[in-house]
Amino acid sequence: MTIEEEQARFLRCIGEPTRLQILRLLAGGERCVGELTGVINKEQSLISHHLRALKECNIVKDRQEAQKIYYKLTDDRLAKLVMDSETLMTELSLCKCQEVNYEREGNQTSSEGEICPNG
Amino acid sequence: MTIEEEQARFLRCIGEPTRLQILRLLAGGERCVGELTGVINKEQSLISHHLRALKECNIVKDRQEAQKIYYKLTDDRLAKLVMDSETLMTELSLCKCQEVNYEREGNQTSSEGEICPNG
DNA sequence: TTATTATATGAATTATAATTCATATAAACG
DNA sequence: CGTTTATATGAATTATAATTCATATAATAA
Repeated sequence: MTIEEEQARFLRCIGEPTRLQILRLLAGGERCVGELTGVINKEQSLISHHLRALKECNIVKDRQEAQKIYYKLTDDRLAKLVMDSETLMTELSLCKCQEVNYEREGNQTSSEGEICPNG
Repeated sequence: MTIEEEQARFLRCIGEPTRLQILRLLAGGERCVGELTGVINKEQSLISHHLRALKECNIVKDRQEAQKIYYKLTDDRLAKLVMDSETLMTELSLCKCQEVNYEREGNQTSSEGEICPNG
């Protein structure tokens, strides 16, 4: 497998609406399957399938306590990745509203620190 | 569309092997379709389809010069996102090699600055 | 104007992934 | 033990996306 294929797998694993919901909840600390299923309005088996997918991508890890299985993020940077990508996506879609084709580089007014650099 | 659905679209758009190749090339500066097709060993029409997908997600923008159409990233943070997610993914998969189920918090040896925090 | 070059498009096919449903496992409790 | 609770699993279905192929468009060159 090429590095792009592995990276694509990883990003697609994060890039699914229900899994993003799970990740946001886990960003707040570990949760057991029941807690996740309670908040997310989806079938229990579906949550389990998604958790397995996340685990296979090393995005979450689990721990058993009695009958319950607790999941948490394997790394805090995952929470940051989720947050940062949301911020970036939002800003890009805002930019798009005022966008036409870009011009060749040069003779532009400075746009340091603005939301839409090189708009 | 919920925010998770939009974000998932965005991440899945980046999370495709050929599009990741494109994004890495564009991280080095703008390229026309022919240049991309030359480097990536895929059909021209496929590259075009992928470029359109990236454009619809506001990830790239284009500019025409004679017959050629040049593409570039809409924002430098996209290059960073691609790099950072690769780094993180690689580290997580390395961690996985030594991993068993995690223990409950507490009585752990410090792991500040290590590759596998909370391993 | 016809030919060539560069890119885009749409329909058809194929591949991949999400979801559901029924059921399995396994811990705890009576 | 049998029952309940919590979670996982696998097969079947459905949805989504990637790829190919044939062809369209549009700028340029002859």
